[in-house]
Amino acid sequence: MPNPLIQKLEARDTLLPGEREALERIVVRSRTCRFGEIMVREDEHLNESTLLLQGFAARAKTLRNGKRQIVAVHVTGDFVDLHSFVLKRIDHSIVALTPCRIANVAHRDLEAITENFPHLTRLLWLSTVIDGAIHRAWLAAMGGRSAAGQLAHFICEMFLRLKAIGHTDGNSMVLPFTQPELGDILGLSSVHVNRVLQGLRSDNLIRWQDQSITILDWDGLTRTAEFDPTYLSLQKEPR
Amino acid sequence: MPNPLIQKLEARDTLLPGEREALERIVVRSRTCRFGEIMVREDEHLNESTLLLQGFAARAKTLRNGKRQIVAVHVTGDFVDLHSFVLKRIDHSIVALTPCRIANVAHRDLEAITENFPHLTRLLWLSTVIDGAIHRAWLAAMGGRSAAGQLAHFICEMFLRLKAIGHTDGNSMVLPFTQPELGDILGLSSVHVNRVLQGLRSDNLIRWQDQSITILDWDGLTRTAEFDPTYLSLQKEPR
DNA sequence: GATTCACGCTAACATTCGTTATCGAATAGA
DNA sequence: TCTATTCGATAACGAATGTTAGCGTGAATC
Repeated sequence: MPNPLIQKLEARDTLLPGEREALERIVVRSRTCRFGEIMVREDEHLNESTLLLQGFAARAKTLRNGKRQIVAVHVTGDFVDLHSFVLKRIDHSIVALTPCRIANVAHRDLEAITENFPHLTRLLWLSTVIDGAIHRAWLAAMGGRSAAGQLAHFICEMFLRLKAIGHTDGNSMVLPFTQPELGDILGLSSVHVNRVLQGLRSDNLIRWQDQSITILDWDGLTRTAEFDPTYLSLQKEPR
Repeated sequence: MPNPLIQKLEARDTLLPGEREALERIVVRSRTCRFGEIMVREDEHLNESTLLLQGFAARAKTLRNGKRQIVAVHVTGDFVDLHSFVLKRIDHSIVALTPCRIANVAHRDLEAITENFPHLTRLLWLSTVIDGAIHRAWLAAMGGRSAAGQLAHFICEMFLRLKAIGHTDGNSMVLPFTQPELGDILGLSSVHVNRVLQGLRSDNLIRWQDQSITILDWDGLTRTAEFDPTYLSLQKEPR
C-alpha cells in the first residue's frame, strides 16, 4: 500500500529522485487508535510527529466551560502535527474522530531531511502552510459568513480534500461526524447545526443520510458557501 | 538599526554563526506604505515575500457582501507573507493598518537559504507555524468564547506580542485600530465592539483612550479571555 | 431481554448580536 | 471657512443563535 503522504506531496509538486525513498525510510512503526483516543496531548514536549495513515482526526482545544473547539480536521495522508517538529510543544490535543491508523515519525529523522533534502523540506513546510491556509478559510467562514454559509463551506472543503485522496464516490462522500461534533467544528450548538442542516437539505443542496453526504447542487452549494478552492493548493507548482 | 526579524528569531532560538549575516544579506530594498495601501494582492503569483520593518499590517479576505474579515494582524518584525514562499499564491490580501516600512525578500534568496542553512530554514519555518498557532487561538476565541472573552483575548495577545519587541510601556501599549477595524478582526459589528468594550472598561480591566490601551488588571483580563500564552512560543528552545 | 446512552429532531424561550439611525466631535479636504 | 467624512457612542428593533427540555430510535452494554 502506497504511503499516503507521498501521494499528498506529489499532488503539489513532483518529487525529486531520492526524496520518495527518504520519506519511506522515516515512516516505520504504525499503530491503531480507537475512536475518541487522544493521540497527542496538549502542552507535551514532543520528539515525534504523527502521520495519519487512515481515518479522521481533529485538533481540539477545550475551554474552561467544558466547550470543545475543533480547530482542524484531518484525513488520510495528513501529517497531523508536523508543526510540532519546529514548535516542540503544541497548543491543542489531537483526537481520533474515527478509529485510525497512524505512524510516528521521529523529529530526529525530520531534522535529517532538512539537512539533506532542501526541496523535500520545502514540501513538508508547504504542508504546514496549507494547514494555515485552511485555518484562515475557517476564520473567514466563522467571522464573515452565516451559519449556513459556514457549514456549506466546510462541506465543500471536505469534499475537495477527500476527492484529492480518492475518498469520494461521484458526488458522495462519507463524513463520519455527528451533529454535536459538527457543532464543535463550526463553533455552533448542535441544535443550531441541525437547523442549518435542515436548511441546506430543504434547498436541495445536499442529502445527508447516516454519515453519507451527497452533493445535489455543487454550484448552489459553493454559492451559499462563497467557496473558492484556491486555498487548498490542489495544483502542482514548482516549490 | 537592527533587523527586527533577527530579533524575532533570536527570541525563539540562538542563531548559528553565519545565519545572521545570511539574513542581513537578503533584506535589502525597503520602502514605505501609506495607511490603507494594499501591499500584496490576493491570488497574485508571488516571487518575493514581505518583511514588516515598522507599523501594523493585516491579512484580510473580502466577502461578496462587502464584509472584510481580517485573519491576521502583524507587527514590526513579522514576515507578513513568508508562507507565500512555498505557497506561491496567497489566499488573502495584505493591507497596511498604519503607515508602514517594508522590505521585499526574493524567493530565490529564500530558496538559497533552504539549500545552505538548514537550521535557519527551520527557524523561518517556525515563523510560519507560529502564525498558524495564532490562527488556531483566534479560531478557539471566535468559536468558543463570548465576544468579551474574544476581545480580551485579542488584547492579551497583542500586549505580549508588542512586549516581545519592546513596544509596550509598562502596562500600556499603542493599538492603532478603530472600532470598525476591531470588528473586522473579531468578526463582530462595530456597534457590538463598542458594547463589549464598554463592558471591559466598566469592569475596570482596561482603559482605552484614543489608541492607547492600559491594562488595569492583567489577571482579570486573562481570566475573562481564558488566555494561555504558550501558543506564542515566546521562549528559546533548540529547533 | 432489559437497560442505558447517544443521536437526530423539534419546540419554547432567553440571550446575543446585527442593522439602522442619530448625535456630537474630530479630522481632512475644497 | 465651509463641507464632507469618519469615529465613538447610544437607542430601538429585529434576526440569529444558545439553552433547556423532551421524544423516538437504534446501538451498545449488562
